[in-house]
Amino acid sequence: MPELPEVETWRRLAEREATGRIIRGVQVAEDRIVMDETPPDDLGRLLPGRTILGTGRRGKHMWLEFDAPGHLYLHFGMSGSLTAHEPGEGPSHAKLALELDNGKWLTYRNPRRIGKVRYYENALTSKPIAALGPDPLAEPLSPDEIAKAFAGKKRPVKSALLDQRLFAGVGNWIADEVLYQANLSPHRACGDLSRQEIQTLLRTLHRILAKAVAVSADDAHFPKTWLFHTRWGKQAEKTGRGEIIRFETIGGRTCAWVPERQS
DNA sequence: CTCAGTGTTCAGTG
DNA sequence: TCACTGAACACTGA
Repeated sequence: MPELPEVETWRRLAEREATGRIIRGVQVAEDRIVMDETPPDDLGRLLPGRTILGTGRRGKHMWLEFDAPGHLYLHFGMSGSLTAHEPGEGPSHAKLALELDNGKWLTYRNPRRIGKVRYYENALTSKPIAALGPDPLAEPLSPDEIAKAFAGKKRPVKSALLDQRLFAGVGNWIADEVLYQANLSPHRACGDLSRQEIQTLLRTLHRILAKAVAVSADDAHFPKTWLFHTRWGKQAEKTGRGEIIRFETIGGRTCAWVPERQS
């Protein structure tokens, strides 16, 4: 379930392991998610010899920058991940593996194959990233902007939180976690939120993202009070505080929330 | 065997 | 034009 914190953690991994390194070799899987408009031979031909100079991320999308124009764009979909490893120790379902000049490898894997790897001249102006709103971790969202976007809107706030044009990087569990910690019902219409509630929403969002990134998106280290730990599985579970969790479909996605607490 | 879940895009409806 | 819904994508695992 890669959302913003996981992708930021992988970006930092790439930053740490790969910047300053020269790509010696490339292994590309015969798979649509690494091909489509970019035939696999292109990545195999374009990348070797390049030096990785930096990394970038916006929402759930990340990319590598080189000593020449062009970016390697990575999207993880629902089951992708990035790992650094020694030769011969690569993960299963590898789709793209980069051999670095220190002998280590950086490998993108994606067992469920919903995701995307592409070579773009400029990732920032590519179709997927150009469509995104601001990244709520990189630049805390302005209450003015959100209030303007919410004004007059009847859509439930849960659905708005998943809108990547407004909150790039927020996924299903983070949206539920934010509403739980901000004591807001997922059904509330955006246009009905008070100024104060919008402030609380944005502060809570930023706090959750910052905490998740601070523990490298390792859920074992999320605070015990988070809804995250008890939200999985459709049985009528209770939170760590003993509150009843309700499961409903809102905006086409399963929403976990606590009616006695969120209004 | 069935079906939910995970993120994004696209077709369809109102 | 906008707002929203639902399907499709591929696969795992309950």
